[in-house]
Parts: sequence; structure tokens; C-alpha cells
Amino acid sequence: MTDPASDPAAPAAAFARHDHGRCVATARASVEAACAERGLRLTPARARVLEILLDSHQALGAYDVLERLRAGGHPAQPPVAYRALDFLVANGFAHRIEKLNAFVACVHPDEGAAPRHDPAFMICRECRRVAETSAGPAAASVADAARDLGFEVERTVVEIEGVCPDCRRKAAR
Amino acid sequence: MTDPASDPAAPAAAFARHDHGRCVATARASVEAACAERGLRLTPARARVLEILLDSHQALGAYDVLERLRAGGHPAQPPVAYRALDFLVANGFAHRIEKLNAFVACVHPDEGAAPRHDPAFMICRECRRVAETSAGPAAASVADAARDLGFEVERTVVEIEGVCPDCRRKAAR
DNA sequence: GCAACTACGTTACATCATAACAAGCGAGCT
DNA sequence: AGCTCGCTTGTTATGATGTAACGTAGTTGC
Repeated sequence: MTDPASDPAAPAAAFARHDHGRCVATARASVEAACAERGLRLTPARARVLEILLDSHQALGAYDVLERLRAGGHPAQPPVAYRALDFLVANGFAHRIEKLNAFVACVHPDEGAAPRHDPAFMICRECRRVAETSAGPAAASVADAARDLGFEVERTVVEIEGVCPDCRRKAAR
Repeated sequence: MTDPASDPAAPAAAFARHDHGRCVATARASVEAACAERGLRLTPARARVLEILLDSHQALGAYDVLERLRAGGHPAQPPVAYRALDFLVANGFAHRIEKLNAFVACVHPDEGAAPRHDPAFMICRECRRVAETSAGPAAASVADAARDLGFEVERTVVEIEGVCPDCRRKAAR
């Protein structure tokens, strides 16, 4: 079965103890492979922003990313961060969390391609960590209902706000 | 069955021709009743903002609302609009559309109470109109999956971006 | 009437996001 | 090599969205 410590893409991996080094390395390798395959340029700025997102399972605002870019000795203005983030999101390597105006790295960037995989996000309002899971059949059924009404569905956003297992434990005391 | 012209709360009513005067009057009466019942104060500023939202099935940004408040001869600063919107959202009389940083009036404010009714929104990227429907069982199944992972669900956001029937017809030409 | 609470008005500021344009870099061509 | 075209970057400036803080005013309950 899926053991969170060894499967970085398991649902809710972000909320479980896991081998984070491996989690980052796997994701990064997937993105590099996808770029090579699709003729995309993973430039230094883009790679650095991806790393920043991967290092944290928290949702990071564009200005958080910017700050970390600068802390890494790379002076930069807001458009630098936004452009890199736009690239990552457009190609399915990261997701925008609308509720937070923030971004997280995708946990399985290989599947994304240009189309999408109906992600759903669990957002902890305490620690801001975000775990990605699949909205799957549920998203499909809502989308079907919309299509029945004559609405052409292009993207669906599912965001679940609440408290993650860790923060619940902490709050219980 | 539900005829959009006579049932303002039918799914996708916002996208259909309907008796808008009645749609507004019904919603407004529901909100007034709910406030009376729950001991909430529907002050002039709040009522005016509600009317502004009801007049349009489009999502309005806080500054759009502010502009219309001012146009109505009511000079106001941003916090005026935000406070009224916060009140309406907190009590289920309006919803925030995260993807647009904007607000719409709720089509059936009577059900809302303090808890919620798992709304899902269809957002037309052409005309910005927003139709509310129920995410229903789909939302429940995603929420259950989250709970199984130890995540405490407080709110779920389902937003479907696409093109509404009207705009599709227009685009088809 | 008076205290406590809620709502309002206003200033100032914080945060999030992008338009516009010049400069650099890389891939393919001759 | 030298050229050119397109994508990427650097930089300035500004627009859009959202809130903290604080004093005033109205309302409620005693």
C-alpha cells in the first residue's frame, strides 16, 4: 500500500511525516523530464522558484517566493516571481490556491501535461500547509451537471479549508 | 418543473432569462426575514450593498460595489464596502468568489443560516456572470475523503470556470 | 440615564498583481 | 561567423485588492 514515507504523491503526504528530500528530488526530476519532453525551458529562475515551492508544503505568496529568491542572493522585482509562477502553473508544475492568493508545487507534475487532473486541495488554516488530492469522480459529477445546463466547463477549483491532523493534535491539548 | 422565469433559485437561473425584479424582491425579502429571525441588523449600508449585488448576476469586486455606493450619493471609503460584504458573507446572504476576488448575492439566503449548503459556482469568464448551484453529494464525498485522512473540514469551495450558454451562442457565430 | 456593545466614517497603509519597454540570450539559418 | 527571430529577463512604475487603527455615533439592556 501507499506508505507516506516512501510515496511523495500519496494523498495528504504533505500532512504526514515523509522523506522530504526524496519528495523534492522526485518532483524535481519529473519536472525536468516533462520539460525536456515538451520542449519547455526550465531556466534558472524557474528552477529556483520550483525549488522554493518544493521545499515547503505550505502555500507561498508570490512575495514570499520573491523574498526567498532575494535571500538566495538573486535580486529580483515582483514580475520575476510572477513570471516564473505563471510558467509553473501554466504547465501543471504548480497550482495556485485561490483562497490564499498563493502557490504550491504539484505533487505529481508528470500527469499534468497541458490538460489537467482535477486536483482538490486541503488547506490547513493554522499552518498553511496544503495537501493535494484528486477531486476525481466528484469533480466529474459536478462538471457533468454544469454541462447539462449548457455551461462549457474549462477548469474546476476545489479547495477545502480546515485543520490538518497535526494542528488538530496540537489544538487538542 | 422548475421554470427559470418563475423560480429565481433554480440552478443556473442567472444564465437564463428570468423575471429579475421578482428574483431581487424574493431574495431581499428572504434576507429581511432571516435578519429579523436571527436578530441581525440589516442596516442601510448593508441593505444597499445587498441590493447592488442582487441587481447584477455578475460577480462584483469590492471596489465595484464601492463605486456604485458612491454613484448612489453615498460617499464611502473601502472599509464601508468590505464591512457590509463581510456581514453578508458571514451570514450566508452573499458568497465570495475566490477566483475573482469578487462577490455575488446568494440565490437562496433562507437556507444558509450560520451553517452552509455547499454551494458550487459556475463562473462565465466572458461575462463574469455567476450561477450558484449545489455541490451536494460530490462535495460531501470529497469532504468525507478528507476527513478519513484526519483532516477537519470547515468549508469547501467549488468554482467551475467556463463559458455560459449565452456567451457560447455568441461565440459560435 | 448610563454602560456596553455594535456599527460607521476616515486616514493611512499593507498586500497582491501587472503594463510597458528595453536588454539579453539561444536556436536555427546562410 | 554573423544574422535574425522569438522567448526570457531586468526594471520602473502603477494598478487593484484588502485591512489596522482609532475616534464617533447609534442601539440595547439595565
